[in-house]
Amino acid sequence: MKGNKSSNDAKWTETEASTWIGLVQAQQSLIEKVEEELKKKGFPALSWYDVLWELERVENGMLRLNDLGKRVLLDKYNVTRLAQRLEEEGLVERGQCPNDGRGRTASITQKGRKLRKKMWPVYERVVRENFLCKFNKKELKEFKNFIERIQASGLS
Amino acid sequence: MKGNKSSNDAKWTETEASTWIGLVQAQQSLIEKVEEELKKKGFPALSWYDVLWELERVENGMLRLNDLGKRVLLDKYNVTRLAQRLEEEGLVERGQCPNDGRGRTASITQKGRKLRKKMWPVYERVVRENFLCKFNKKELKEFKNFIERIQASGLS
DNA sequence: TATTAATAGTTGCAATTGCAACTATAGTGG
DNA sequence: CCACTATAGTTGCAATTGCAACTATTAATA
Repeated sequence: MKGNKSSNDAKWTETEASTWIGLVQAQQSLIEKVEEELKKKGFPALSWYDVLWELERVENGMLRLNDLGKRVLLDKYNVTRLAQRLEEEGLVERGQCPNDGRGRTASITQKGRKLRKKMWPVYERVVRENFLCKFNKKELKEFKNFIERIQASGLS
Repeated sequence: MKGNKSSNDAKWTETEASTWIGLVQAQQSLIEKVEEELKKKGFPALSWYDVLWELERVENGMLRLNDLGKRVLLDKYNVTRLAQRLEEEGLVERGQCPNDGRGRTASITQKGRKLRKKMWPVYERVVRENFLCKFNKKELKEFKNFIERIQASGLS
């Protein structure tokens, strides 16, 4: 069975390789910069921000852990624990889901809202200066279009 | 000092927000898919692959830990430990750096090369099917161009 | 060259993450 | 209503990561 399908060493073009690597590294280093800046200013990690933001976005500042997890791309066990930590800091309150006996809810507190608000300028600044500012409106739309193509197959 | 600069709540446009979020989520879910697929096939994590690949790329399959770390975007303590684990599995050998008494080297073994080669098709397939295949040549170049703009400010 | 500063790497400890097993509740078909 | 399956969430344990302190060596400089 020698000389079978060459599925074994599919080569990438230079452009393919560097685009993929570039995508990974660019995003990674952007996130790193955000984290670094947040820490430098004494704020908690980005994942905390994400959760607070998702909660603040929704109607009554409350979500089921399950839904929350989907929005922030976290596995359920991580949601459980992140919510615990946030509650310990008084940024979030957990409760029972009214309809569903299994469900737990997390709702953002005043303190949580305040913190998120203070974190935002730091976050926003890093992303603007290292990413958004590199594109004009038209380009940003093109970029968005590209991104959306990737996501299309990425929805769970 | 009320009514000061509105640096506090810089708003993003819809496009800005969804492009940024999209970028983060798209990349994250791509990586996740790769990891998932690797694990499903019984392979080690992507970070192992990255290290093996960087070693295989270079002339004599050997790099200083320091250089290696820069290439795979890992902090030094993580490089140390990843190299240890790889050595324990016989995928890498560590040695002394000839010129510099402080330096340690890592070099890929035959076993390491073999493993990387086996991992590649899995990795390549996920990236092709979920990312590369969404773009034709011209588009990919545009995408690459966009990415490079972000990286421009991102080199340490 | 003695002193000091910088670089490379390692390690202990704490925080985070991932996996797998577990509890509790909901939904479904008989 | 009962058995069975699926879903939501939690938890113990192991692996990984991050931080900070530490050693060893090199580079810089007075």
